[in-house]
Amino acid sequence: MDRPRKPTLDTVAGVVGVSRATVSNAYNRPDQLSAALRERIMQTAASLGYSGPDPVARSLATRHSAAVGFMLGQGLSASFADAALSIVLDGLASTVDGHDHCLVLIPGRDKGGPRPETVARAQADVVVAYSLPDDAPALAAVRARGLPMVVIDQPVLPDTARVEVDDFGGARLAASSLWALGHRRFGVLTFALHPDGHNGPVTPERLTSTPFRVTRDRLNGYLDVIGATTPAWECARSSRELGRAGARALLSAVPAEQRPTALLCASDELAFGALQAVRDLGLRVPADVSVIGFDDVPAAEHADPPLTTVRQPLAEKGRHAGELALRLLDGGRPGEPTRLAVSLVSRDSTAPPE
Amino acid sequence: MDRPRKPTLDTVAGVVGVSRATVSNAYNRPDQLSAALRERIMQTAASLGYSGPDPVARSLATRHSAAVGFMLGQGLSASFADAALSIVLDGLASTVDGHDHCLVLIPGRDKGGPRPETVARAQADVVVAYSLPDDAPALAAVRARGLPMVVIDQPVLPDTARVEVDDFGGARLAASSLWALGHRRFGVLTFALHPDGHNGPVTPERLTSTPFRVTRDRLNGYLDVIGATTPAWECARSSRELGRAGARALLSAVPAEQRPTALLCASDELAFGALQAVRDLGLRVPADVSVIGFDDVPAAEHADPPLTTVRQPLAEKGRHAGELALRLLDGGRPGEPTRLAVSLVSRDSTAPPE
DNA sequence: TGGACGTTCTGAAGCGCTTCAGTCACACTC
DNA sequence: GAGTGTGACTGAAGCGCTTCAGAACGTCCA
Repeated sequence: MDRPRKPTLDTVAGVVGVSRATVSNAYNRPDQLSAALRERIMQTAASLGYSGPDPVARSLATRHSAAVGFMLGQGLSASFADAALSIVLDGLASTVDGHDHCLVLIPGRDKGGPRPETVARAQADVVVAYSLPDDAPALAAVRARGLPMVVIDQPVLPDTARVEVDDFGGARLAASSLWALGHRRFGVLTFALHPDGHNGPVTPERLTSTPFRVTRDRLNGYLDVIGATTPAWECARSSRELGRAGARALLSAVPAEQRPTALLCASDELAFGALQAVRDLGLRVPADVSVIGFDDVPAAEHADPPLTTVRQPLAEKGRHAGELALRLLDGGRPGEPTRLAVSLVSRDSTAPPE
Repeated sequence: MDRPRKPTLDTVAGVVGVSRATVSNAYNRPDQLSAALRERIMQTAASLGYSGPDPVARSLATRHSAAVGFMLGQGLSASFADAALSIVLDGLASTVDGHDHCLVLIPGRDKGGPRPETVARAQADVVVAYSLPDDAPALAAVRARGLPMVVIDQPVLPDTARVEVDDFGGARLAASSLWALGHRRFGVLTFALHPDGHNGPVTPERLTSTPFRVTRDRLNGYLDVIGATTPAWECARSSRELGRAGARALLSAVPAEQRPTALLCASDELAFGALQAVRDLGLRVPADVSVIGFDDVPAAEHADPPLTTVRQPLAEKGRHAGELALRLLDGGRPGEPTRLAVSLVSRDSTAPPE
């Protein structure tokens, strides 16, 4: 199988009878040569089957690779199942895509983000990190490579751009609204405090030592309003099924007269599960139990009943991260962290306790 | 801002006092040098802040980049919302990830897959194409670059590995089961026949000229059993909302006594919408209308009622595509296309007509 | 008519790494 | 002690492109 060697810039230059630099210019700086010559070069290239400068060689020479890396806290599949993440990614893609950049997904291992070796090999000019544990080795790996980085929902790292949301305030908002409605007995449903796959009641130790800023802030926001002794349940992932199980545990742990009249959920996905759990137990939302979510993913509006939730601007978060990434790519400085506002969206899953 | 120049292989070699080749070997072929020297090199590298060979330069020299490209038929956001795609990607990731490869997502434009320019710039050694139109320019762009390719759910392309599913047979299976139950009046819900955003009744012209193999096969499978004159509705995307609208149209187009007693949906997502539409009209599933899906995404089992559907092995599809990609990477030949089996999963959304 | 200026194209020096054919020193064999 | 290995390391030739400082050749104005 002696397939003919792939043509290169040199091949084309040779055939046309110009220098390699000129062919390169034909692709990258059309204003540097006459239109006629350029045309001739392009024709020859086409007839030779040359499909443009090799991206890798180009990247080596220019020192950038037209790709933004995205480090996931979880495996690809879990990521794809996460509606909030999808929206963020979409926002990111919408800013980044116009510039002919590709998105390199760097999947996380089960525990705490991507492996450092994977990060070391990824070809990207800038990477954005999304909801990794604060101490993820991948974060260090990026810095070791000297790549610019933007983090979403994560604590300050020197020399790093950041976009975040007021999770603490949002959680307080949710809890206060329930309190104002007259609720006094609560249950809290949260996603992972530690990347160890644990499902069960939240213990103070697990809460104080969590490396996940978002989880910590939301949980603390709730507890700040409704009291630290409120029973809380930790789900290993933000999934409907785990939320359902957790909510069931919360609701059936105590006699009916002490049962929570309101469930605060750290994500909509968890809240959907909670909705289901309430039905499973033959109870009604919101008459018997109010349920409140966090994120305001599109499905929240179509849930049964439509879910009251804390809205965070997910798409904007992604878009903003994209803009920051692009700016860093241009050699810009990280600048001040951007903090986006949250708001309460009242729908039909909350009401005064009966 | 005169930040110190990043150390390179040369820097390390200079400091240790060995040749560059040796440092390279320390990283790539530990058996080529003494353990002691290797150790010394690694130490020096660490103290210099050298984080391993630059991936781009390495790719140029070795001529491969440890990344597999994945061409999407749609924008990133639509892709992330697609449960079936997510599962396929997950399967793919699970085989590919162990080899320290990254996944480069090449997002599609609205119409028919990624732009050829984007493809030309993407850094990947192999690309997998998923449910693009048969005539997508991106496909040609990959071939022009001479990259190996594996296609999922797409017709044969010379020199291309392929994994596919028996969509026609699966659709026949679904239709036959309904027929056997006694149904004689049907409605069919399909996703896009053409990438033009059209929603409405399926016309014969649109059907025969569709560039989407999957759509064509499923639809033809249904019609093969239940007759070509069955009313069918085309949704621009495989979304719950569009399915709901389409099903409503199908169910209310005719007087009640001629109303379809069964709805055949080309995807589960569409079927979920149909379930909702039936309820919207005050009818019951399956007593008044049976609904059958296609794919068997996880949510099918938890739908209300649980959805009867055609199961295709999504994860395996992705895994297989990953294995093929890896094999092509090793210079293997494409080999025979793999055809995976489908099966009918009977749940509670189908029953004999009342 | 000569110099300043533009336009168009070229030569050559990299970008940071891999790899292959050696070289060198040393041990081992008969 | 000449021949044969063998393990450890190196020199240099690329990989395919970009880019920058010119060269070459007009053109235009004073």
